Amino acid sequence: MPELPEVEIVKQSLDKNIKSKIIKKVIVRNRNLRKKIEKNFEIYLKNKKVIKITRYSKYIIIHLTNSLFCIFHLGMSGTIHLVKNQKKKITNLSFYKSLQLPKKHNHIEFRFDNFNIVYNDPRRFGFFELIKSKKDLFKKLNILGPEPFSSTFNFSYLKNFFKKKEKNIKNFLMDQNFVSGIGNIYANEILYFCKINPNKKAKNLKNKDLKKIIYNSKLVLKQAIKLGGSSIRNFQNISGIKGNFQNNFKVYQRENLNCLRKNCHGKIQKINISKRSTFFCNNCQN
DNA sequence: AAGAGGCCCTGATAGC
DNA sequence: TGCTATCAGGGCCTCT
Repeated sequence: MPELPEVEIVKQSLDKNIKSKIIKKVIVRNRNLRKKIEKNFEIYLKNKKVIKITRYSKYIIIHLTNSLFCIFHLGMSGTIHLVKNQKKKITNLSFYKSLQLPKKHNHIEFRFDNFNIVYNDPRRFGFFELIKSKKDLFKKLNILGPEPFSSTFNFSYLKNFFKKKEKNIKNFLMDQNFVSGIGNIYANEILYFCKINPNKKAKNLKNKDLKKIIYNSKLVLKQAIKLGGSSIRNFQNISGIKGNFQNNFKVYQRENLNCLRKNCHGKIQKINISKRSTFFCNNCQN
């Protein structure tokens, strides 16, 4: 659920709040995230200064002194919260805006002078990892495909990549080795704007389709970032919504509703592609 | 090599 | 009311 735009929002908030600050202490309450948190995680981070925060794809990288990097991924259900030391919430860094810290699944706590950063993740698909050199960081991120915003994500790249590929275009948009940062929600939305059927084989896409994919990937993600990402699903203990892009969904979770395109009389259909729910207009996305 | 499918995990919800 | 089944899905793994 957190895709590139949501992760970008978290990154921006972190940048605002913890840049140039010193991590006083780290507490790990549950080491069993998607990857086991290494034994010396807390020791490595103690008293380190945060130089800057960057993001690549759906990963956030906290740059610390002495070429130490803390890289993390929110997985499916990970959220970051900024709380005062007295456990009173002052700001929210997650893309769900909550009034207080969730009761369960607060796995990691980073203590700064006047506030704590808490990582909450019910499903534990996210992870935190230490990377101890620039070289290793590069190695880790280099296996990912370009972001949609990259100049590498261009016509000839797509043209070459899709040659003889039998797989459908929707799965490619979600394939992080092809293009990184797009997940299920935005893959659906992007294909709607392109008027391309999600089941269409990549090799059968026309040149003009490739151009549309490049254009609309940038467009949809940029718009989502501008609106603060998407806040979806009914997390009932959480009130208020930070992101607003969910109000702009054209197809996602709009099963059986009318297509929003002018003069299109189609209905939004829901199907499964590789066990992921897929939404598209049965008329304009032929 | 490419692609399909399974698995990790918890919580919300549907159905009986 | 209380049980079970199903769905949600990002990334990594195995198998064909």
